[in-house]
Amino acid sequence: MGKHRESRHEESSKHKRHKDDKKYESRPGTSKTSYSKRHKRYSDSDSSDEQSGVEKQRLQDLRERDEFAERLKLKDKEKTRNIVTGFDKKAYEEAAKRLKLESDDRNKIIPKLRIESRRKYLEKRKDDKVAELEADIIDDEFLFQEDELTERERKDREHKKKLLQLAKEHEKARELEKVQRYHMPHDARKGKTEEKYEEVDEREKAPHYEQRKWEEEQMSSAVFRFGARDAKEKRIKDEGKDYDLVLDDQIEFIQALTLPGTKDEKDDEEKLSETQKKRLTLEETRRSLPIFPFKEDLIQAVKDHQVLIIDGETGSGKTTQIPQYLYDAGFTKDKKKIGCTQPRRVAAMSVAARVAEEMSVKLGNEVGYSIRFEDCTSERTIIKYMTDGTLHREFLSEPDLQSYSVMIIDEAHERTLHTDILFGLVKDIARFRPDLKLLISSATLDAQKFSDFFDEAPIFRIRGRCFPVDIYYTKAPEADYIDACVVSILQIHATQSLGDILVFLTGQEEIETCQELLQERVRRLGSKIKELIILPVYSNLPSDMQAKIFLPTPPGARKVVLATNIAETSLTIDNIIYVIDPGFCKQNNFNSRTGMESLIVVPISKASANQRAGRAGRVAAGKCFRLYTAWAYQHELEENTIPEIQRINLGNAVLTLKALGINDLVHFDFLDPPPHETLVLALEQLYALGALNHHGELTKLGRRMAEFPVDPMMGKMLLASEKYKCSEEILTISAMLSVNGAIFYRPKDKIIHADTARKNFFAVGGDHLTLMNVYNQWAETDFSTQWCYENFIQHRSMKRARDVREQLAGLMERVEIELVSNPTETANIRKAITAGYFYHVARLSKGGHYKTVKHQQTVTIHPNSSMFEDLPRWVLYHELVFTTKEFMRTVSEIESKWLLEVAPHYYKPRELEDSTNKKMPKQVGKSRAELGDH
DNA sequence: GAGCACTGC
Repeated sequence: MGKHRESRHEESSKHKRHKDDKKYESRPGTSKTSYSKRHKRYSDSDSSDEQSGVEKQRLQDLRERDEFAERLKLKDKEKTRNIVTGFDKKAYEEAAKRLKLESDDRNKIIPKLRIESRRKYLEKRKDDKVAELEADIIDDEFLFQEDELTERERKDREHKKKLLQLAKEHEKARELEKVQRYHMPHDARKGKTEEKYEEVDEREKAPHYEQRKWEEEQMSSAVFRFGARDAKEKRIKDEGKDYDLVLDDQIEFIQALTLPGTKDEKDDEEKLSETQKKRLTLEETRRSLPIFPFKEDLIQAVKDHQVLIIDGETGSGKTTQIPQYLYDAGFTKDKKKIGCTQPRRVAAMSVAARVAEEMSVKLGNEVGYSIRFEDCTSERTIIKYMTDGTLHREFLSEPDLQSYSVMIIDEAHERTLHTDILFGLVKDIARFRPDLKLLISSATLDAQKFSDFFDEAPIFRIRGRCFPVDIYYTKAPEADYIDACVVSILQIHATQSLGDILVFLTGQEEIETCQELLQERVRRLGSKIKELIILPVYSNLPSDMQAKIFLPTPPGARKVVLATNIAETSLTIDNIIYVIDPGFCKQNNFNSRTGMESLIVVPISKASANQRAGRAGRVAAGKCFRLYTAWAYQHELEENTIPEIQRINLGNAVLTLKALGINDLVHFDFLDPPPHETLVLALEQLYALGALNHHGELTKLGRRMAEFPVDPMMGKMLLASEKYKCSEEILTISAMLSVNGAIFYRPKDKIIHADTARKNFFAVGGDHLTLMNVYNQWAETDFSTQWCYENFIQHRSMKRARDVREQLAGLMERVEIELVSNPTETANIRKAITAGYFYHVARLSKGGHYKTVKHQQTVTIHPNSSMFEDLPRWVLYHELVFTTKEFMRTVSEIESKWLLEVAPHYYKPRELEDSTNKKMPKQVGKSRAELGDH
């Protein structure tokens, strides 16, 4: 590994950082002369070995790199000029025309498709319902003897049986006639949607409108189901009797403390006003926010200090109000923007929409947002919301944030990788841009830490709005927390007043198990308890099923949401009064020594536990049941979750920082520095990939790689596709890899179907080509949703892959690579993959298991791989994940000689010799090419 | 023969 010649940050460590402002001149992009300056320095310092060919090459490469960077800047500039001179008007009109054409086209096809899909759906629903009814009757008869039943229950059973009989007769008649009967011709809702469709609807022009609409339909049919179930509940009410429920295995909870809220139950007037909020004028609502009284103080504080830490609790209104206050105070007068970063896309979008409404401007004009795949800003934008990752990438084209007067980093306590890196970058910039104001907004616990990091910046406190939550702990530790969850849910359901329950579990499997257990118990209890609606939610769940958790709970019933961490921050469910917290979550960890990721269940932190508890106090006073003891909370939980930057592979982050001219990463000013080995590994890999030269400087190749928002290995693969004339294919594979793990949907009850469907896509050569196959087939059906359903493919992931592909295609053009397609040249495609991932290679050893070439580590092909039964001698894997074993996920077969071709500096022929060749059984370890199957 | 939390560019 080369030494870092240029150590910009060497002397600017925490203690003496104000002293050497001159150094910032050397950063590329900060001034027009910076590139030549850097060059001069290189030639001066290296004059001794300047004559050598290697050195000449290096300088040549650096020159080309900077020329490339200049071209990029020029391109960016031209883009902005076009907007200003109004050239965009023509483009806009053309785009509008295209959009109209497209929608005209769709107008013809879509209604038909919609009817068809609705018909199929209803048919399937009918079948499901009949099966459900049948099962219900069987269960009922199994569980309860005839003489144990009340009059009403007996009638209920008879009614069900009759229904089933009718349904079956109907079906028989239909089969006999061999004709399709009508399908709900008078469905009121359908008529309405069709009517709605004919209207000129602005939303229709938005991308993916069709999907959303389809999902809406799915949702509304779900409402009906709730309505039907509700009938049982009503009967109980009418008869005015209920059962006293005695659970056999109760858990004993003790209340330990109350998470104080700023509101209490008596605040009824306020609660009322919440429901009437819509009727209030926007101005009145703004005035009612807790932040409002602090407006003047806040503006003054921003004027007085360059960096301000905002300690604002949830519900204080900080995210929407602060930018507006600063706008009122004239911080945008010199045509500079106020920026505000969010960790999530939806947040950036919805907050921007809200602020645009409050300021009565059109979204995208004065107020806009910018997220990946969607830039909703214009040259008029002065308040810009964006995701932290977007700002991170904006640094590449504007390293000094010249167009901003204020930058707000919101939700800083979440400590995402991007915010963590932003801290270092903005702190750096603030030193040579005294006019730039920084606001870091964070939760209470971390405020002091941020203040320390930003040179004792003052903390500005704003109280939020939330209700108190009572915290309960178990008296003794629970052995099986899933079972404990089920018992607690029933306990709450039987003994506590109405209000929905939120349960935090670790993953899909756990949620499904819990759901089954719970359903079983509820069924056994029958009408002895009120209706309990059980809903799962995790990110891989199809969005129409996710949407169900937001439907209002029918009166008299209770909703219980079984969720992963997704409900901790990413989505908020209304009316949650009870939270059950077993105290675990799945966490990703990267081991830089082995290059292996692991995804294992770990105890949560105290901060996380409190965040979860807080979810119970959003609409009224709530209760949180922790399935661990108070002692465990005090002594066994960490204070905070380990920040992401210390847990994940930093390949892409390091490359971006290098491209920003930050050469000495070891001394970069991190709030919490990542492990040294992680940085070293990232640098080593970048060097092996050719992104850095032996001096540790960014090469032209590295500069081009940095343009892609992907891991360095994938970036290299994309660039290598130029040489192997398969850029289109590599684009597809890259896009599919970027959404990996979420393409094949495997519901527990249809695993066999799902697996057969998956196996139909298997391609010779391995999983990479299989992924390409999936995408291409989907593209051939014109990106059909129905096709995805039939093949157990996650439509959402595919749409995402399409977006990613589009973006990467644009970037290919940007880095001056032509798009060409050679789909049948599968060897070339795999060579291009190898050019990026030669680091990730394993070979079959004598014992019939794989060893990584780099670390001689024993690894296994993941059973979901198409290569699982093939066992080729040489394989390339996309990632190494430890779950129950060390698994290679997404595996393709390669030939060892390719390694010498694509990475001669990294592999020596001797390493790749197959000493084990002759001892191997005939079929095992023979590559397909050698078997003549190529 | 396993079983991938959650974001984001």
